[in-house]
Amino acid sequence: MQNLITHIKKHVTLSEAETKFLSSNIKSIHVKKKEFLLQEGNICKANYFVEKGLLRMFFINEKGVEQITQFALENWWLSDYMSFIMQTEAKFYIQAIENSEVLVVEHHKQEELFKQLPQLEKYFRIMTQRAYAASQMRFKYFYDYSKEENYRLFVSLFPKFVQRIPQYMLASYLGITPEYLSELRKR
Amino acid sequence: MQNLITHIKKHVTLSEAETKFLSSNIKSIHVKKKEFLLQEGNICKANYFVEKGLLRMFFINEKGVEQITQFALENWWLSDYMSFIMQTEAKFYIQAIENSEVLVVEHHKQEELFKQLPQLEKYFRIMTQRAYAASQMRFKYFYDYSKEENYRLFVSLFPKFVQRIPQYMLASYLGITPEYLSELRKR
DNA sequence: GTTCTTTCTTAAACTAGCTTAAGTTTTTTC
DNA sequence: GAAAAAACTTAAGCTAGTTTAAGAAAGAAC
Repeated sequence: MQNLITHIKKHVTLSEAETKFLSSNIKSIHVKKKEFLLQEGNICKANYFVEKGLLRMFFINEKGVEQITQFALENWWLSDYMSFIMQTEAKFYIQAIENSEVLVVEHHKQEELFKQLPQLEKYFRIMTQRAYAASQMRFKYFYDYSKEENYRLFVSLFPKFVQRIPQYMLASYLGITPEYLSELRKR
Repeated sequence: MQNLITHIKKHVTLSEAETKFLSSNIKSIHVKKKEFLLQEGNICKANYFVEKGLLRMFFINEKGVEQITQFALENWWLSDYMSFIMQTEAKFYIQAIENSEVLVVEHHKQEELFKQLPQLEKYFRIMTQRAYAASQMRFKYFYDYSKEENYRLFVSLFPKFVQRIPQYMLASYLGITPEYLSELRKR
């Protein structure tokens, strides 16, 4: 839980007692590689924080193929937000790519946390704003660059991350076929 | 300003005095069709709320063509969030498509507002979560559907909105050429 | 250390969506 | 209400990225 506490304290203040209260309302779990935190059709009950490891979010498209829309590394929050905030059926799967340690903030406990620790409103406002800002930029890249350019951009921005995932997952995230990715690498 | 007040009161409580304080920290402006609220390279100084009218956000791509990434209708917030929260150079333009009435929450005043009216943290957390949730779904559509399917989906979801904008703007938003959109309509 | 499974590569045929270019229709301006 | 500007259409040729299919390499499991 230490990563999260440190992360929160960068943005708002938390007393010892408050930290304890927070900790007691957040579960920490180990998720094995390939294990699911969420499956399509279920209701997304929690917001997940990656303490250690790597998660992916994907859906199964019309052709039955997995389409990855997001990864989550250490210190990132991940959730199917539409399902989480509306408590409706999820459209996505969330699965561990590596054995991971994940913090689980359940929906009903989050409400309680906001009541007791109002400064968390600010923390989550800032986190969501950042995520949203990142997503605006990601749309820009989607529109602006060809698949090939997007691939080269991704590799140059996150060279270490590329080592950590199989190529077919990168292809899926970039919205191209593994065959085409293979061709791009050859060039 | 009434639309915004009503909108906020759906999510948090505001006393008379608080409403007054809020109003005094938010500017209301008229923006004429084609007028800019933000241009690329400037720092995005405000978060904009559409009381009436229609805005678009776009950037100029490598080929010199305008690429629309978002529209904002009545009761929507719009901003280049990366520029707004980091106070760095904007990558986008924000421009009025129709004569509009827009509320302007400036960056430095927002800080003050959060201090005086902490319940606004909650309001903006909820708004940003919604925007982010919508953007996760939009990525899904981007990955899942062909351009043609995306066009048909958009028309079926927002038939009235389609009437309100020129076709070339819809084409731009969908990431296709106006020529191709014209072909799709014919089918 | 052999077998099974998962991941990656190569290459040829194919298609969704783009480019170019010219013409038509609609909207704006004076 | 005529002229200019902006928006839309049509069609032919083109290209980025897909599909299909088969084989090679690497990792995991026993």
